[in-house]
Amino acid sequence: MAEGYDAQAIERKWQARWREEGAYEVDNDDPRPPFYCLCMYPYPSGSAHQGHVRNYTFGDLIVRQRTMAGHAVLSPMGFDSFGLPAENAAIKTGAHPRPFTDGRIAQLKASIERLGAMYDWRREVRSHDPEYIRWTQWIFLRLLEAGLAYRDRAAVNWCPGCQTVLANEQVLADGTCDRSGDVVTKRDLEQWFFRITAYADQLLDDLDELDWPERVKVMQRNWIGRSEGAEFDLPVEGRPDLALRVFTTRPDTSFGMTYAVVAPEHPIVPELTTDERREAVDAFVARVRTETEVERQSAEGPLEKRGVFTGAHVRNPFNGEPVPVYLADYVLMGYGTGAIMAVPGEDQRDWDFAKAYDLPIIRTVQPPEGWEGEAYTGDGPAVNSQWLDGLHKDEAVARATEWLEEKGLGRRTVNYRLRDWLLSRQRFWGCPIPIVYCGEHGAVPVPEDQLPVLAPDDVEFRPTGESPLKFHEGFLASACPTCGQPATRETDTMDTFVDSSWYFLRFTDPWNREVPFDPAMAARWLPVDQYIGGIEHAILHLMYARFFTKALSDLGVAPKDLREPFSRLFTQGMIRMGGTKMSKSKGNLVDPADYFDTVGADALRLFHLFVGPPADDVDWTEQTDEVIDGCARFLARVWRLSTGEVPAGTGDGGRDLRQATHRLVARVSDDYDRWSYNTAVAACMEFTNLLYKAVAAGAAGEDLDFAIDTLLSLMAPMTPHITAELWERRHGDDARVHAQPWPQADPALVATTTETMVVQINGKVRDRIEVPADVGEAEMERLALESERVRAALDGRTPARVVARPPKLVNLVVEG
RNA sequence: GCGGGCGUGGCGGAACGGCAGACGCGCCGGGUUUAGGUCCCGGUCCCGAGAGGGGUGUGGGUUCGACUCCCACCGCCCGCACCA
Repeated sequence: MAEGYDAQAIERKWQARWREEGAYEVDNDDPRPPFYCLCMYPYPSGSAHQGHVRNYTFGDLIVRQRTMAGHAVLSPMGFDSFGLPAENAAIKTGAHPRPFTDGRIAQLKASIERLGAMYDWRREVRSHDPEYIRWTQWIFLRLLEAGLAYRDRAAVNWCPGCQTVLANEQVLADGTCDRSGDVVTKRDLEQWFFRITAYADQLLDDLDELDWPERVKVMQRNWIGRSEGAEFDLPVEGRPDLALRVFTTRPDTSFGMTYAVVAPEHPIVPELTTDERREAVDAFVARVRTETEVERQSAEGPLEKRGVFTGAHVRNPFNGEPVPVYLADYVLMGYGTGAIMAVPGEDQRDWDFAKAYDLPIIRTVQPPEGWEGEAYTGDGPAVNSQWLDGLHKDEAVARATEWLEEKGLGRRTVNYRLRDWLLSRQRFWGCPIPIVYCGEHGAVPVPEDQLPVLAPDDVEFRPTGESPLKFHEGFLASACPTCGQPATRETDTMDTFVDSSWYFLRFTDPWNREVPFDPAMAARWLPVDQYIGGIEHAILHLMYARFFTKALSDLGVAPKDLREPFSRLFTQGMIRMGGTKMSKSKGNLVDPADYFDTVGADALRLFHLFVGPPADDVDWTEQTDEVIDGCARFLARVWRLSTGEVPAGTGDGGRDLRQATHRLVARVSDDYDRWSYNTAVAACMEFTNLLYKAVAAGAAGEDLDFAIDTLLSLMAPMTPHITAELWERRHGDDARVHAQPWPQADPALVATTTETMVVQINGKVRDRIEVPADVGEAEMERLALESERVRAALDGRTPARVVARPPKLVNLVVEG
């Protein structure tokens, strides 16, 4: 009698063996067809949590299954190791973030290993490694050369208490600093940007070809926010030298313009403002400047206080009428031209503002019957619009735009919501921006042979949150690469999204010391065949990585034809507890180690696969531990079956085993392809139940062995340890289930010789009859009409129509 | 407000226009066991003794046939939100 299933011992044994054997290390010249499977590299926050377990269980399943199916699978792992939590810990303790981070990485790696998820650790990258920093900086300099990185003034979040700039994420919902509680204000500072807007159209258009979840694509489309419209000038009354340029998506409504609005920050404001209005305008502008972003964007507060008349008038070029110019905080300097023509009849914000300021409202699109009291933004015939009258929206827009272009007054334009990527962070624990500032030559790139620029170790963290780089003389003092005169280093570091925008490329060639990666190696593996991660990265990370890939491709750093990094994306559901996301900050983590130490990693993996569709959120409830126990129970059943501990009865039970086995292969393979892991697990459970009955009925020998071996092969990607152990026990010390070829279903055996034909009358099931699989329609009808139950239900009536769908269903349609 | 998604037993879920509720959790019963646990077997949508009838958020439609497709409504979740 073999001993029982000891998950602890087995998992330890196989994890050690896989490590020794270098399992899942893959070389770039591997002759098998390549497959790149990647899980989003984690921020090292300590031990793995259930979100990691879920992510890496899916990834490992694919890695192992594709390997069995004959692919050379690239399965790398690394760490997104720069970031704020390590710096905050440093500020608290005074210790350097590096040992803190390295410790966290060691913890996370250890728990990933206990999950049994396999990676080619030779390829590991860490954002904070000097070699990785070198190439991140090198890429920054290439983008700078190409004009895709630039420096500009930008309004940033400023905390007066901390005397530092904050990232948007550090500003709480009430507009205060998450550290000091001070009210955050806006400040103009010189910052570095990436020109992602240069790729707006490509980023939008190329989404169509990606095999990504529709909702992620929609989010990206909305984020890019392309809108087509027209720009034109409104001449300022009494100022022949001055015109106000506006952008609109509805040039067809121009005859309804009853005023114009300019953003308070617009440079034209001082010029426009008349002397008698200057005091009021200045007061308004000053107030808006001190307002927080949150205040300004909230729709609260009386509209009367949110705008001011400038005293100026502009002329509507469509009808020559003068209209007043206002400032209002609902018009943003950062979008379009920072000025609009206001058409209250067809825009609700303009309507509300017009009501508050008692401005006229002229409808230029005929609203439906009974429409009143608000703007009408739908389609309808143009009215009050001279030569546009009667035209519907699309045609009127086109005609109005043509008119503007013919008269040389304006042009068709496209605007984007997407802004350039502000990458400067006033932080220590990030990749330094490789720039020095010279009094004579300004911002000068650090020469390539001086990379990487590394932050010093002997730094003092201040409780104010300011970067210690700003006070480190040894770091600050430099020489201008152009003239050799004393110069000062840039103390800002890069947004950590820069690091994660190219790590998947580095994985293909992590040993390269000449360039970030050899384009030929990248071409071999990329695009990533399967990328897996959380929905929270739907916009920023995935957009930035796409931008980097396109830009690096255009610069010749990445392969020319590599236009997208991730051809297939899967976003897993969140783990929730009590209705909120399970997370460290909420303190509702359920530690995977508790399960590694008890039921084992295989049972926990199986739970994550079985609990529901991978894309759905998982609710961690009181029932969850019982379900996990059920998964462990199932594995113990497989153990007993495979080690011959199920007592055999007598009789003939092995009759259909071979056929059932082939059907299982077809079903599980299909489920794997469709990401339907919960049903793949169910199929294996069902099959195991069947085998128990077969054994009890006397099944033995070749067909049973084939059934069990096939089950183990199919489960090997899901529960690698127990299947490896059982395979070794059944086939000898050198036998490896994960080296087996992926089982193939024999179509002849999957097909059945008989089927259960369902007989319906008017769509209701009346009988089930066993028929040959190749039964014809006429035969089906004959068999159906012969059935006792059908005759009883028909009660003498004759079907008016017979719908036969061989071989599974026949529907008899009777009147009445 | 705009966009996307989802509503199926006590619970997680299954069903690619054709047998609603696979598989599992829980619960009920039986067997093994000194006992408990483990393990094995059976049952478990509702009404009905049964034959049968009803049932996938609500209402309508398409179809021989709808959980599935279409329309309207109700409810929940997610994303964006003064973007002109």
